[in-house]
Amino acid sequence: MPELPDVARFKSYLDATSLHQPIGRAVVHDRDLLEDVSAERLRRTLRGRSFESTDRWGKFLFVELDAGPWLVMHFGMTGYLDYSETSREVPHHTRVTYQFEGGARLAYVCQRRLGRVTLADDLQSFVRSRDMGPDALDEQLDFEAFRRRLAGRGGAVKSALMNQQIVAGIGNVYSDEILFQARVHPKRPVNALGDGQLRSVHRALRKVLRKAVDCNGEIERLPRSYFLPHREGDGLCPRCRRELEQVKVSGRTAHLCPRCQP
DNA sequence: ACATTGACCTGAGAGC
DNA sequence: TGCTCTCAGGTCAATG
Repeated sequence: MPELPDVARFKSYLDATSLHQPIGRAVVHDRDLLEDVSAERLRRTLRGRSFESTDRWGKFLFVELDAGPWLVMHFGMTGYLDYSETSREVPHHTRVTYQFEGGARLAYVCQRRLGRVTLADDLQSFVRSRDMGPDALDEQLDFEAFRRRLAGRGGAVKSALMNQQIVAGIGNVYSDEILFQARVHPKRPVNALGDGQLRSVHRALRKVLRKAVDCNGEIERLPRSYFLPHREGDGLCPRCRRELEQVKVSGRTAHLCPRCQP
């Protein structure tokens, strides 16, 4: 579930709690979540260093270490961060603990173990190596750039929005909101979208994600005119009050209003 | 080259 | 009570 707005919240959380504190040690509770890095190298790299700044690209959180590489975290669908001023008892399903010298600690928790932790020399090379598209809120992603990235695609528009190589940061939840606001059916093939519809999708994408970041990724704080509070609540379209529908799009469940998204 | 499907992973909830 | 089945969803390998 952690999509762009959620990772933006984790970034703010880390910024507010964990910067500029020397790390005494890092504890790897589950090495299966480490990618391209051994537990030994991760521990060695982090020891004595501190988190200096953070950045985000799509669903990835990057943490700059003083005089070292970047720590990279991905949260799968159940990951989050938990900070405590004391070192006692980390939450259940903690996979990595960053133990600070002053006694505080930051826990990387991931119940379903679909998240990943790794190191990267810099953000750009990491993004390039994974062939990731621009962050969905990148200013450079104007309508023309968005259209170019979708050009030649024939699959469902929902799948394209969720494709991190096209645009990074959107998942199953927020793609539902974007397509509702754009009034486009999730199964609609990208190459069947008219110019106006494509423009609507682009506009909705920016508007929805900005708003969601403002709301700290908390769906219950979104306006009642938004789709997601109803998808999780009364199951009725906020625009026309029709019962919401579910359809499968490339193996994923899409939620929509059959009347507003023909 | 692109699109879709299945596997991975764990816990909750449904149905019997 | 307890068993089995299905589902959630991000990503990637395998398949079409």
